[in-house]
Amino acid sequence: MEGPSLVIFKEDMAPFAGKKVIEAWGSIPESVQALKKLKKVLSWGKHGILVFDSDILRIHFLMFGSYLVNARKDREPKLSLVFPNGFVNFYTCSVKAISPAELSAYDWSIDLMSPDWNEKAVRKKAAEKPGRMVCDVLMDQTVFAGLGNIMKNEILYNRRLHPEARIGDLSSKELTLLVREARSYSFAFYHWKLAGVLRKNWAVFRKRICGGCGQSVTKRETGIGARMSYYCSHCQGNSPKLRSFAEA
DNA sequence: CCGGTTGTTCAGCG
DNA sequence: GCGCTGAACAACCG
Repeated sequence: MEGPSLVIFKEDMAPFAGKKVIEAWGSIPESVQALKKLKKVLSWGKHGILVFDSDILRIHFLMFGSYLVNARKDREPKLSLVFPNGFVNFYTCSVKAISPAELSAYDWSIDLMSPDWNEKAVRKKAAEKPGRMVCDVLMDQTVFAGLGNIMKNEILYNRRLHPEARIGDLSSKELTLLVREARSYSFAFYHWKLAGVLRKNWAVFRKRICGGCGQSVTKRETGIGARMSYYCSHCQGNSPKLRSFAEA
């Protein structure tokens, strides 16, 4: 689950903010004292943050995680919270207790969906990694918090960049536009997901044919992270420095 | 129906 | 301590 989906999660949880917890069961960390009241719900990157009176839970949905509000699946939830006005079930996620110090250490300037996101701060962090491939830096949660593999591929396509280009190969302008695209694509992803039209807006991700030029999409693992990249070697990787990648 | 995968952490090694 | 690799976890979709 990528950053924009966590904002939708936060919004789905809004009816329970400020509500008393009637019942809590499942995988509750040992350090948790009492989940009395859910004070507020935050999202940062791919983290869902539930702030209670004296405890804070960090939810990470990883690849297969999900949640249901006022509904349940056939299997046991990892965590279940019951409020006076409804309930929420969490499945296949990581539930971790964090301290107030850990909460205050979150850097909102790199959270792609945050009002406090800061283009210059992110650009600077990215520029500090000139030898890294763009596919790896985009997925680096300490630079682009909330950016996942779908977004990586679509952002690279939109900027017409080869996944294996190095940050240092980009012009100053190209790097700025990449950072800016990460931000704007996050919001596009959010709106498309809410509208149920995310999949049909993919240009290359899990596509056989490039949505732009109609030529075949290349599918291979790239970078140190070795996550799957989908790219069009016709539309992407045509700048002189990057041509060698396209031909490799 | 089977295989890939919207992700992270940790053990083990050199 | 570092970089890197592979394993482990997990459930849904096409």
